[in-house]
Amino acid sequence: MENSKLKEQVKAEFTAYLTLHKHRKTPERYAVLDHIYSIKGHFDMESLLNSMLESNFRVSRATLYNTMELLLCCNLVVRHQFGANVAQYERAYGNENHDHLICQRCGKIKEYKNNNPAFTTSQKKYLQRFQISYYSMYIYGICSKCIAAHKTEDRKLKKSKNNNTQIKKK
Amino acid sequence: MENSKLKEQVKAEFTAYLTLHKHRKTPERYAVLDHIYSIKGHFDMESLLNSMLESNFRVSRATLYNTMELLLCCNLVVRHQFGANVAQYERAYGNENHDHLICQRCGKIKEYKNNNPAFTTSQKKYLQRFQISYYSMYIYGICSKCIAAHKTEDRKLKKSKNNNTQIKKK
DNA sequence: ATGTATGCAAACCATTTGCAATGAC
DNA sequence: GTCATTGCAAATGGTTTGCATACAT
Repeated sequence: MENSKLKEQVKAEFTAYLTLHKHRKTPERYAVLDHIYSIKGHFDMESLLNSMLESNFRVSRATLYNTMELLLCCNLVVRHQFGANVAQYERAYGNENHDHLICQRCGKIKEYKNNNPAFTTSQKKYLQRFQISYYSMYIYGICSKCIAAHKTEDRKLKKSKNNNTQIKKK
Repeated sequence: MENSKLKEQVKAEFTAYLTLHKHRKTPERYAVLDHIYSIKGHFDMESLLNSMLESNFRVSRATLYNTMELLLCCNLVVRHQFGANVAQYERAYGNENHDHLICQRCGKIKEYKNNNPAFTTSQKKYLQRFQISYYSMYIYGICSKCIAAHKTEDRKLKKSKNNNTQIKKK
């Protein structure tokens, strides 16, 4: 697959980071990186662990968290916390920055490739003293499916309201 | 203070929500709302609880979480999860949407009032089937202070490469 | 040879949950 | 009088930590 080229690049990037910071280049670390770059979308620790175990690479949770910390530091991975309890991760290298549409009702997350320049000139000016490594845009709302479902529900509610006891609004 | 007018508005908003959804209008719920709208910036559950206890209003954590859920639902409060473990909250009504600059080194969060229109026309077109209630823009990077500190540190590092203790967690 | 990284299991701690008592309706 | 809501305490579960062992350098 042509994914292998990307994997080579991130591996080189990771190696550079490890060398610079005098961290050891363990097989576990490279295996974690490789697995992450085999995943396209979001993932959490549990699924990453399972995916690695399934392909017969044994890692501990501790190592996974440890490695993830390093990958976050060198911006090869990005962490999200969409409302829920578990952190979601996502590979960051060669991954166009995109917004996230998060449905507050069903919790589904849709990616939205925003083609606009990330920051306007005036923003850049303001931000020049802040060294940006990446940004995350989370757009919360109700997805079209849930809007439809909600309308149906409302209709039912109105019916039952009319049939049953009702609270008079002054 | 002229904050009281705002408080009246959100109280009315909350009442409407509670009525619509047939939830009870308990003193606890209104007290929580009132306290939240006395806080200007971000806060977490612990500090909110303490603040309430200090002003002699006893609430349980359970009620706090419960009420917060309602306030999130009716968009009177927004929840953030900036990297860390604890969720941060922020009042949402009458609060201009702003971006968050999050320093990956010191963890400090700076608000950045973005004066640009939230969405371009092309974005709006794409998003028209998604009912936006609010959005959060998180910009991660290194703040100017930390950049300076880092430079100094680097200089020291070059002099004596003994400094291995980097970011030790408490 | 040295000390970092791993794996395991226990600890941590914000959040959630179960249940009896309370109080809004 | 009902039953949603509260408060308390215990449970949950993702993440972190301590420590003995393994292994990168």
